[in-house]
Amino acid sequence: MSDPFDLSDADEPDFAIAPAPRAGGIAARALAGAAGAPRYLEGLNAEQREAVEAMDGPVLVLAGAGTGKTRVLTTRIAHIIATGRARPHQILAVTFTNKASREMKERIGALIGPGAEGMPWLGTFHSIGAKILRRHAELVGLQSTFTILDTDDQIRLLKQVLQAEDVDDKRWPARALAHQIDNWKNRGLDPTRVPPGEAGAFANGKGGKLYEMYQARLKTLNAVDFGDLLLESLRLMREHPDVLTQFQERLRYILVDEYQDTNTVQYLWLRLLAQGRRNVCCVGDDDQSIYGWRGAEVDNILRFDKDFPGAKVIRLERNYRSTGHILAAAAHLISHNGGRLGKTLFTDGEDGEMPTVTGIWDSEEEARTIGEDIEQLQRKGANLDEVAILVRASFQMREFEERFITLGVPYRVIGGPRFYERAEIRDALAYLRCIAQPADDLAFERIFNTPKRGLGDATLQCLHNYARSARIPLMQAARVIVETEELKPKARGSLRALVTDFARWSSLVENTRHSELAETILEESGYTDMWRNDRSADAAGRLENLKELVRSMEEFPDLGGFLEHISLVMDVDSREGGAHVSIMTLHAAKGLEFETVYLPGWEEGLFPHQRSLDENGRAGLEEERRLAYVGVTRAKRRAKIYFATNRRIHGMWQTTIPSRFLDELPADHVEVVEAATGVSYGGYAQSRFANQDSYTSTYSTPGWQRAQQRRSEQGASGGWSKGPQAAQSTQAWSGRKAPAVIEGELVAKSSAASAFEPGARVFHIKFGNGTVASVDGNKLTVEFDKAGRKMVLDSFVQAHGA
DNA sequence: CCGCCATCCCTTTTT
DNA sequence: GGGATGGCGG
Repeated sequence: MSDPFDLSDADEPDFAIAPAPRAGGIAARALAGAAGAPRYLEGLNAEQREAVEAMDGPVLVLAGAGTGKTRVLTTRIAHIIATGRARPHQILAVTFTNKASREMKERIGALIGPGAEGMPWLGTFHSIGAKILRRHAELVGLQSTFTILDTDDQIRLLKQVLQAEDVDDKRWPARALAHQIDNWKNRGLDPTRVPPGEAGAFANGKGGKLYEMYQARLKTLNAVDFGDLLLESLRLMREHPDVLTQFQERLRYILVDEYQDTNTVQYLWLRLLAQGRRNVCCVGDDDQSIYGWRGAEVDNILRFDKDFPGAKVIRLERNYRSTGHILAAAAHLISHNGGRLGKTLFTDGEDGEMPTVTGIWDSEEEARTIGEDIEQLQRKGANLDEVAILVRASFQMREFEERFITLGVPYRVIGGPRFYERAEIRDALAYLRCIAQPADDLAFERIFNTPKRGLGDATLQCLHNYARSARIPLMQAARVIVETEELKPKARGSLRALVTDFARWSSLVENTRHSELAETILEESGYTDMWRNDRSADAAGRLENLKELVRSMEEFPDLGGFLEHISLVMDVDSREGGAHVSIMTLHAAKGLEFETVYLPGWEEGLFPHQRSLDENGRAGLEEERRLAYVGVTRAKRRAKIYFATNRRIHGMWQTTIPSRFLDELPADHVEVVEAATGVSYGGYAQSRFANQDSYTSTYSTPGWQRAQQRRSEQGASGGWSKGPQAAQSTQAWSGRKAPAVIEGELVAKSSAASAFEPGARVFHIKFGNGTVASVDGNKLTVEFDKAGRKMVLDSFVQAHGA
C-alpha cells in the first residue's frame, strides 16, 4: 500500500521492483516465449496484440463488451515494462473505481511478478489527484495533511455557508447546492470560471458567491472535497508549469480505462498530462457510456482523434463472453442509437440459448417467477454466483429480496450502504480526524457532543463566534474558552474535560500504535460505552463494526495513511459465505459477467426511465438504451427479460406498457415465453414483433414523445402493448408534467377532482370490484371486495358496469 | 435535550 | 408505501 504522506521526491527510483535492472527477472521471463515473442503476448488475437504493441503516440482502443479490454490494458503495461520503455513508477494508469484498479494491479502482478507493487501511479482518478495534491499542497493553499471530505461533510459545510448567507435552506437545499457545485467541478469550473448566468441561478443570484465561500471555508478547514482532488490538482498543474513539466516527464506512458466515462475535468487533467509525450492509450466503449448524468462526456471518446491527431484507433470486436444469440440481440438493440463509433460484436462460439422475453401480471409475480426459475437452476446444479438480477432502480430490489428470503435462496445485494458511511464509523473517524488534523472543524462538531456530554447548541454557538473572530479552529477556540467565564460552569466543565482528553490523546500519537490509540480514544471518550448501554437491536453490530475498524487500521503504517484509505479506497467486498445470487442495479453491473442474467422491469417509464426521457430527451433515451445493452451483454449463456403489466409505484398500483426496447430486439434471436403462472392477458405473444421493421430510428426532437405516440399507434396494430388499459405509464411516471397517452390519442389529463364519489361501485383491472371509500383529488381509496382497501389512481378504475 | 409527528420526495452513484 | 428530515412540543 503506498503511503499518501510519503512526500519524498519520486524521481528517486522507487524500488519494490527487483533492484537488478530490467534485464533481470521480468524481461527475461517475459521474453522467454518460443519464437522470441514474449510469453505474455501469447493468446492475444491480432487486434489485441496490435493494441498492446502500438507503443508510440496516442492510441484509442474501442473495446466492446467482453472483448478482453482489461487484458489489453494489463498486457500493454507489462509490455512497456518488459521492453524497457518505462519503469513501473513511470506509468500512469487511471481507472474510475477502486475495484477496477485493484483488479488491474492484481493482473499486472500475475503477468510480471511482484513488480506491480512498484506502480505508485496506478489508481483511481481521485486517488492520483490526491497524491499529486499532497505533494504540492502548499501551492494551492493547503497543507499536505488536508482532509478529504465525503458527501456528508460537504453538505454539512454547505448548510453552514447557506446559513451564514441567510439563504432559506428550505427553498434552496444544501443538497441542491452540493449538486450544482459538483456539477461545476465536474466541468472544470472553479468559482472564477462559472458562467455568470449559471452562477445566478441558485438562491436568487447567490450561487457563485456561495461556491466561492464554500471553497474559502474548505481552505480554512484544510480540507478538500472529492471534486477538488481533480479540480485543484488541475489548477495546480496549470498554474505551475514547472510542476506540470515534472509530471509530464516522469509519467512516460499514460493508460486510461473506461474512457467513455470521463467528465470534463478528468479530460482536461489527462490532456494536460498527456501533452508531454503523447504516449496516451485510452480504452473504452461508447456503447457502454451510462454515466452521462454525473457528468461523463461521451464526446470525449467520440472526439479522441481530434484531440490527438494521428491517433491510432483499434477496434476490439471479438467477444469472448456471450453466445451468438445474446450478442445478436444486444447488437440489434444498440443499433438504434445514433452517433456511435460503430462496432459489431461477434463470436466464434455457439449460438446458444435465445434471450427470452416474458410478460407477467405484476411485480410480485415477476419476483415469484424469477425466484422459481432460479430454484430450478439451482436444482440443476447451477452455481448461484453465476446468477444475477439486474434492475433499473434500486426500489425494484426489495421485492426480490423478500421473495428470496421466503424461498431461502441465498442472495447478496451489491451496492448497499458502505461500511464507512455508517454513523458509528463516521463518529470514530471524526475522533481520529480531530487528532490528525486539528483544523478539521467538521469532525470536531460531529463528536463534540457524541456521546452526550451536556454540550448543546448554545455552547457550539459560542465556540463558533469566538473561533470566527479569532480566526482559529474550534478545537483551539475550545481550549481558550474553557479558561474564561464565557460558558456556564456545567458546560465549561464538560468542555474542559474534552479538551484535556484530546490533549492527552494527541500526546500519545508519537509513541503509540495508531490502532491502539484509536481503541484508547473510543474507550476513554465514552463512545464505546454509549453503544454498550444502548438497548436497540443494532447496538451490538455497531460495536462489532468499531472493532473491525480498529482491526483494519493495523494494515496501515500511520494514521494519515489509514484516513486516506478510508476516504478514497475503502469498500467492503465480502465475498465469503457460499454462493449467492447477486442483485444489483444495471449501473453496478458494468464490467461484470454472469452465466445467467435476469432483467426484470422492462416497462416504459421504468426502463427507459421516464425521468431520463423528460430531462434529457433523446440523449437520455440513448443512454437508457446503452444501459439495456450493458444489461444484455452481461450474460454469458442466458439472458431473461421480463416486463410486468402492473407495478406499484410510490405505493400505488399502476398499469404499465412494455418497454420500447423490447420492440428493438431482433425477432429471430429472441424467444417469447408465456409466463408459467396462468393469467392469460392478451395476444402479445402471437403478434409480437409484428412491427419489428416499422421502426425508424429517426426521432424528431421531442423524440421520446413522438416515439411514445408511435408506440401507442403500434400498440393498436399489435406489438407489445395490449388492451386499452395498458397505456398510461407516461402519466404514471412523470406525474403532472406529461400528457397521458391513451391508445392512439393524446388526452389532456385533468388534475381536477375525480369523477368518482364515495360509495360508487368501481372495477379495477388488478383488484376487481370495489366500493369507493374516499376521494382525494385523483386518488381514490377503494374498499375492494376481494383485495381489501387500496389506494389507486382514478384513471385506473372504471365505473361499475361501464 | 429528546422524541414524536408532519412533510416531502422518490433513478442511476464513484470518489 | 416508506424513509429521511425538520419542526415543535414536552
